[in-house]
Amino acid sequence: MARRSDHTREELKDLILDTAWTIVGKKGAEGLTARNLATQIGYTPGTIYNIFKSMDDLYLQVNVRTLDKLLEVLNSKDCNDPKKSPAQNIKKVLGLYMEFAREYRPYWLMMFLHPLPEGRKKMGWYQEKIDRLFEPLENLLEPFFSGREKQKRKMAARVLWSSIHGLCLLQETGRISLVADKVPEAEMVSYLVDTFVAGIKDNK
Amino acid sequence: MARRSDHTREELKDLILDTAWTIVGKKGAEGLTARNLATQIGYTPGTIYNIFKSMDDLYLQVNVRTLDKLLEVLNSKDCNDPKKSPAQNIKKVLGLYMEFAREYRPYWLMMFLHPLPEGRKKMGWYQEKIDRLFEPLENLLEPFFSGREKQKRKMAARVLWSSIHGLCLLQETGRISLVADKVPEAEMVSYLVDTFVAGIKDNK
DNA sequence: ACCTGAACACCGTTCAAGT
DNA sequence: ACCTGAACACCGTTCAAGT
Repeated sequence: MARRSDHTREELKDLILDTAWTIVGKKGAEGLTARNLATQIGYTPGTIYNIFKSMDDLYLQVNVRTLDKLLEVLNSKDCNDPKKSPAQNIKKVLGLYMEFAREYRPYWLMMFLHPLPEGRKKMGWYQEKIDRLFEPLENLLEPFFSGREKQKRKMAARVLWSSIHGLCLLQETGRISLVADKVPEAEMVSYLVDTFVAGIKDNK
Repeated sequence: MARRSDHTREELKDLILDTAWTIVGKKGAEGLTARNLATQIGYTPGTIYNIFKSMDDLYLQVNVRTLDKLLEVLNSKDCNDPKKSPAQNIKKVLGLYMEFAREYRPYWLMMFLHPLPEGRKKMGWYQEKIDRLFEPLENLLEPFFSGREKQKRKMAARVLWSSIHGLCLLQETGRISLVADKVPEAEMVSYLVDTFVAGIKDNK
């Protein structure tokens, strides 16, 4: 029918993405449907498909926004305070990660729990972005590894990061009464980091 | 209409659950819908609601089956070989866990990724079952903690278990190129356990 | 008492038809 | 060229009506 030029293509894209962001924040990833979104911006579902290939494509764009925010947080604060011990600095950066997961819970859960589109193998740029999550940790682990052990250091960063991620995920999904014994989450992170860091020195 | 007595209520429940199990195995949790299931057993969607409160209720029953299988696996094999080191025994039991996640991937993913019904807080028996996942690990950590440190030992078990869980989840969802550097998964588990165990001794 | 089938309120996605 | 609205093929869930 009409050929409304209320918005340019670019404006429309921003409008959709911004509205999608708001919806996820309020109702979680489940609330983000084509019809719901279309109604809110005063268009019909078809319009969304004019701008995005599919809803999966839109989900991905929301995830990119989340990922960018997370990377920004991890890089903004200086987590390499030379006055503090490596373990303390590591706790700081992992603490930022957990804080982000809590503060942006629906976005963070969407990023890690919502099914990805099939063609994800091809999106090298997305994988690269995710890989950058490990960088702060890799840097903080530098004192523990020699120049020749770069691969090992990378692995250590990934293992430690995954560990915190596991704690975080079980926490935020409320799936397991991890804190059943009234052990606060922070204490578990602290214990993990201390144990891990102590182990790195020993386990060479 | 009819009042088919092809099956008793009990038979019907088993039939539905068995068929649901098969569907999840073939098509994952997403393939398990009321209509799909009803068609396969030759009934209408309404029948399922006669036996189960909701689809969420059915999902939960499938998860219970998965959980029981997992607990069985973890308890069947003897993972407390006194001839081996604690670290080796711990690797064995965590290896069993990862193996299970791979072998029963769609069921395992369903258990940890699929949204739970709201009233999950009330299901104490389900939480208790999940808590039993930690027991083998708690036992294997016994040599490292005094009798007075039972709480700490429990925490250590949960932290270590969550760590492996995190590795496992990132692996099975293919979300992160954890093994980008061609580090095999087993090596990462091995590294985590060795580092953690070495750290426990040190970090007292 | 039990099961059904239709109905309700939703999905993602496509595309002929209008401007 | 662009956007729409209807259509298609799905969802979970409910419930009056039939046997």
